[in-house]
Amino acid sequence: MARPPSVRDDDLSDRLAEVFREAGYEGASLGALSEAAGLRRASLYHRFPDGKVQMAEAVLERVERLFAHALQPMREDPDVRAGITRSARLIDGLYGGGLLSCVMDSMTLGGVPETVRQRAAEIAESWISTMADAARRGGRSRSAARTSAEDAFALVEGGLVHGRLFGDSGPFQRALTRLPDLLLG
Amino acid sequence: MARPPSVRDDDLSDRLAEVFREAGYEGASLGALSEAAGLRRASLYHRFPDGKVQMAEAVLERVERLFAHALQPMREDPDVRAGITRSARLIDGLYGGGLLSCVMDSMTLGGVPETVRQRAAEIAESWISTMADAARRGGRSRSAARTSAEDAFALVEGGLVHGRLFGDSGPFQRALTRLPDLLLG
DNA sequence: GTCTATATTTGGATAGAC
DNA sequence: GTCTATCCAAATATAGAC
Repeated sequence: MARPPSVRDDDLSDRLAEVFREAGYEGASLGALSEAAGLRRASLYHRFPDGKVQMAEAVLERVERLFAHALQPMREDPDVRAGITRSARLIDGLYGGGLLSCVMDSMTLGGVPETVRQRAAEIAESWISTMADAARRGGRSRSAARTSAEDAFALVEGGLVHGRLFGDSGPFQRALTRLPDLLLG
Repeated sequence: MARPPSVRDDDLSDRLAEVFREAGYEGASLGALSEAAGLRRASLYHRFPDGKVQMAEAVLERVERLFAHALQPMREDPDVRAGITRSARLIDGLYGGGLLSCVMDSMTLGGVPETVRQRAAEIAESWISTMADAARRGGRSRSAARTSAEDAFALVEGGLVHGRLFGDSGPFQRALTRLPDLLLG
């Protein structure tokens, strides 16, 4: 039995995520990742033999799980509107009230490995699909459900851009508050 | 009289802008900038003695001017709704129909020099203010004008994130089409 | 003003001891 | 599993010829 890791996998992913989120993929240097993780560079390579790409993928896997959990009410609550509202609160938590950048934004600029880009796009698509399904269950037409879900995604993501630029989460908060109406019409 | 530059200032800024927009500040390497400019690294340093930071600032100055021009109808047209519609078309052009990233997004991640961050924020603030002024002239209350302008900004920026993620400019296009209604209520 | 050549630093990645 | 030490490549920046 080998020595137990000094940082649990989920904790490690969370710490790395913070760096990738703030700095983007290319801006996230191994030095910064190492410092945030509380591990030396070589130790990071022990945990992630494929290096930075693998760290980014682990981060996105973690984000995917966190999102899946936050979206559970929207997916399962028989009261569609209540489910959307509950998920909105959880999403608010994921983004620190709207002052944290989104990895689907910061990790998808040019120069990012295709596997990483794709992973991020999958998470976004899953989020949008879930919102569209909820809108559909709420009685909207297939096409209206889809477009309103896409627009809601844009409003939330843009709200985060605004939050990063001005340190003001107003637009993000309004987007989440209005989420039920945006989706259900 | 020295030798005339092989690339005009505005052209040069445009070419550099393309790299910064796609790759972000940290991802924009001097090699990529040099290639896009059609100039050797050393020649770039002749034009921008302070290096990459100065290049980024020049790009943002250029973006500021382009935006000022695109927003002119919204600022000046006595028919407020018509002015918003005309500016929306010009903004559409600036973003290549919604498939180009926004420098206010890609150049404001962590690790970006403060002067650059600030410049980007100023452009965004100027854009939002202009939209708020138009909404105000269109008869909305001061606070409703401001929040609708912020929300419109978020919707457009988020539309660009969606465009980059999926190569689908739908949300961006809808945001611009709905811009008059978003601002005027 | 642009170029070739080079200096300097930083970043990603590996080897091997404990 | 984590560490120190090191390698190698890439990136920023400069010197000096044309």
